[in-house]
Amino acid sequence: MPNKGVTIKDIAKAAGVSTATVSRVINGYQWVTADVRKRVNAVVERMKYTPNYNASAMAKGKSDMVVILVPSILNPFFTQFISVSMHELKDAGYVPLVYETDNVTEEEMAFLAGPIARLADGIISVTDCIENEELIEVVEPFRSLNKPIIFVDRNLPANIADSIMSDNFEGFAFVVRHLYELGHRKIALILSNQGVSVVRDKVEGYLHALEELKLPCREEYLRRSGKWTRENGAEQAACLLDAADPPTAIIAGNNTLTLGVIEEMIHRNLFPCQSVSLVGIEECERDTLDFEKLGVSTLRLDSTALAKAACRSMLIKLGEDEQPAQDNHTKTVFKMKYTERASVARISD
Amino acid sequence: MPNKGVTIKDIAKAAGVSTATVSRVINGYQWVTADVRKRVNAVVERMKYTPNYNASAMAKGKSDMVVILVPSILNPFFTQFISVSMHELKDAGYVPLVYETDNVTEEEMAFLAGPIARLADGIISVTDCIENEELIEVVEPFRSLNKPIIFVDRNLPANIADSIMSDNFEGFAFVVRHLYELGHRKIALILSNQGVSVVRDKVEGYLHALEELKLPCREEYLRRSGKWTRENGAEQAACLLDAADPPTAIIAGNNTLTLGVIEEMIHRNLFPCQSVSLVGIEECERDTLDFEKLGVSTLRLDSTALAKAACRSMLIKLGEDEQPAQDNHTKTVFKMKYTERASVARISD
DNA sequence: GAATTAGATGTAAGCGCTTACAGATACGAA
DNA sequence: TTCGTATCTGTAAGCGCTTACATCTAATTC
Repeated sequence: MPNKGVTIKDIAKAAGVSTATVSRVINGYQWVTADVRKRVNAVVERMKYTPNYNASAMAKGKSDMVVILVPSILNPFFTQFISVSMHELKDAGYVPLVYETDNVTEEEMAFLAGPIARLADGIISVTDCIENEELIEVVEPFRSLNKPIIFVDRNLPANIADSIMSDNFEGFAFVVRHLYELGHRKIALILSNQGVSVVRDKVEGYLHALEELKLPCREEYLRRSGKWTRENGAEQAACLLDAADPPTAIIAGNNTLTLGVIEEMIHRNLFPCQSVSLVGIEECERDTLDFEKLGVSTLRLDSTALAKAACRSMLIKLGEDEQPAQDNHTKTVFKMKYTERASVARISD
Repeated sequence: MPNKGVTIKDIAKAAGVSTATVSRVINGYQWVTADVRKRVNAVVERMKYTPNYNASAMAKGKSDMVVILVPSILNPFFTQFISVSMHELKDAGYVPLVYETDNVTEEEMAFLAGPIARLADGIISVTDCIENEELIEVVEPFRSLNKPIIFVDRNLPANIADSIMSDNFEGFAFVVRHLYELGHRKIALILSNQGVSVVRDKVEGYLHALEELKLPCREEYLRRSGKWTRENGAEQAACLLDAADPPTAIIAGNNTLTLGVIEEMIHRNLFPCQSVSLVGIEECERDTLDFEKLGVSTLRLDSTALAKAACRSMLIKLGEDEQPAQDNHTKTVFKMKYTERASVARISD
């Protein structure tokens, strides 16, 4: 299906110079007389020439392309992460492109192990489905090609790559402790059954705090099923609220689940009243509900900060010209920030 | 920064065959004995070889890559569009990748005119900032390379490319007429100042209906400012509600503005009560508020349908092996669907 | 057993660009 | 005049793959 297409040779011929000179002009190198430069540019303009990216990337041995790999593009957390990252990377002269794996392990594997990942100069992966052992395998080609790969929001096995994450364990443990102090004893947590390390960390933080406080872990309060969607949040909330012995506080495990829980509570006229306390997760600033205005207490995962940190790491790696100290990977951990608002109430036992 | 990297030659040598044979094995061609195939695969496996995408794409003259260009990744409409498109394209064996222009005209131009766009075998563009005259320029290289480019949700100048769009004009006109029938005479419309054709079509539909109904167009009711964000929706709604002579009905111009308006109304305790009627725009099924549950009347732009139609067109174009009838472009228009719910009330004059 | 043929593999010419290196030119200095 | 020297410009060798074509082998046919 591809057709003709003007090549650098055509330009060279038309401008009466060599392809080398054309290349120099296109890439803005010095040592070309203003005269020649002008002539070449004119021809480029006239013939509507655009360099072939493949050919250029191959010859140069780099593409200036960075791909951002996300599990879902339907979740505002990733969406904001992408948006911020794109800005950062563009500003630094790279071309960011996004691929979505839709939370399926095989997709993540295939992509990371596949040729497109090789096309990019670097990968920022926010995916979280591959188990750690497999991950080590997947990462291998990158280290041997010496291409940076940075993992975001996932608890990595020791030192296989750079990682940027939030302290889910501590964040969730904190919330449980806090609710306990306010008198809550029946604390529920809603999660999905997708993902690996994120879910694990959240559950462990929750369980750790319960144990610490000598509270029993009640099966029916720890809900890990379905997807990371609003619908699922509403559904899980409904189950909890319909239970024989409903919890007095609900922690929603991520941003979209939070929306679902709120929706269900509004629907049942439990919001903004306070017979059930709610702690939501806030993962981005815009284009979802305004938790402050609505008075929802939240634990905040700052996707903008994660994105900036991830890009900074990427740009540093990309900038290291000579054989970098391959195995010197950094791990950046962001604390989650809790904000108390009207949706959480003190209860008298 | 790139490093060693196993090439097809290494594999060929290690397996004791020619590079041609390795290539055949990798690409799954016939005419290779099971024996050789096995041997080569073993070496590929052992040496963790992944073909160089650039080289392959260049030699083949195609990349199987399709890029989806969107103005904003923060809006669920695009997000859903992307998600659906990615599925469709993956299923057909292509590699979809996303680029966001953040609603800036120069970005759109630069990308479409730049080399990455050339890398892809096809482009699906959902961008809407470039004026039509410039667009014709931008599209030219694609037609000369015979690469398909499909525009979504934008009213294209005659026959320069395939396009998939929704009937904004008729949709908005319909809503105005409908509100009129219910007794409304003071009907406001909230839009952003971004975009080109979409805003134009919506405004024209609105104005057309007003004129038809012999209603005056009141400046203060036609709000086209700010961005397509929830915050802006809330802000514009606040202005309208604070006005000396507030409208009796508000039409929100897109999905995110709708959220903002609802938020502002909840905040003012005007929702779900009915002293002001609201028609929202619904552009995706998930991960935003559930308009049905909340009783918001909506005009629906079906992003899933648009995505499927866009991909179908793309796949057809991509499949046309021989010199396709270049100038035979199709235009698919989807009607918008109005659903009445509690947020719209009849008023007695 | 020779001729034919189909299948398996290798050879080598690109794909469109970059870039090390060589060659050319102009200028001034010795 | 003869060399540097400093600037341009061209030549050509790749980058890692694909693929048309040539070659070779072994099976089939008569």
